[in-house]
Amino acid sequence: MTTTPDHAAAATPSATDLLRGRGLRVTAARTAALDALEANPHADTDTLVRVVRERLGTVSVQAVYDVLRVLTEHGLVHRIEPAGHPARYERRVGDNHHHVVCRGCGAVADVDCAVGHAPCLVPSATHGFRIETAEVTYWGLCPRCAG
Amino acid sequence: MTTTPDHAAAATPSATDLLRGRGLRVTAARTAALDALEANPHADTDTLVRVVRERLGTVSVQAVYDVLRVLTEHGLVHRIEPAGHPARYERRVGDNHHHVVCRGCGAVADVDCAVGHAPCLVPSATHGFRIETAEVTYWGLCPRCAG
DNA sequence: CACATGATCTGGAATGATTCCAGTGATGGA
DNA sequence: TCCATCACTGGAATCATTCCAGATCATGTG
Repeated sequence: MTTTPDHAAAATPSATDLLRGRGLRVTAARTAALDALEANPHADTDTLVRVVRERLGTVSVQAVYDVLRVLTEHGLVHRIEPAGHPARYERRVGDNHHHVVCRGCGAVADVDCAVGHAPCLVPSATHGFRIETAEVTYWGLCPRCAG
Repeated sequence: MTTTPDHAAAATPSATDLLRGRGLRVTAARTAALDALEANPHADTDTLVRVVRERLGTVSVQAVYDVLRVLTEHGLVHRIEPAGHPARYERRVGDNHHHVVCRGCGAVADVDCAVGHAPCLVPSATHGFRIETAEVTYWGLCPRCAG
């Protein structure tokens, strides 16, 4: 039987399918940004502009900002903003994972929650706040910066 | 016996004593900023400039930025930077506590680590990073914004 | 208590990330 | 295929923050 590659591999849907699945228009900038992010996890806007331009030739900075905003709003990418660093984006969404940021070079790596089912997400006193999410950022030194 | 108030109440040292204790020069801007922060926990720079000016009359914005940088570097205040908000400062330092930020109005409140001795600070895989600190930010709605 | 020294404050300009805006161009349903 | 709408372009503006050079002040010494 001749199943299309798209149907055969449902594990990693194409950028086009992801966009269609959310009812978003499929544009060159969007698919290129999603692919660039697949290849460069935790990339910042500047990096993504460069990578997208390598593929598409010419893309405005604002287009990339707009694409990332739309993708973030629709849950296709996740935005993190380490203190003192420009925003970074990743395609790993939906699961509760955290990040470690290098104080030296700003490198970011994923960190899964240590203990079973996210006990750190249950604070003691909430001061009447209705808590929705918890975000953990580890700070340290990456292997290279640690020497 | 005639002990001075300073010696009697070691619980909350004056701004002057805090500065002297770190070998820092005692200036009007610094004591005013420390006092302003005592009265306004989690205040941002803008707010602190206003409060300091109410007491001192005229202070440059840059002086406040400089004061806050020096105080932060010497561990007298703690700086937090919630994503999408300007930096905020607090005098509660040295203990491992976290923050909840309101998605509506940006209000910040302190949150003590829920479970015993900070298990959330022990990540599972560190990717070779040498982890120094962990920072937890809860996001939700404050009582007012939750309606 | 006056002085010298070096840190601190002032005012102004610059930076970097991000957003806003008006106009042109592309996408996808009719 | 045609059109309404949404997306992209280019330029300017915003916001928080930092940089710079010069004037001022805090502090240890004589």
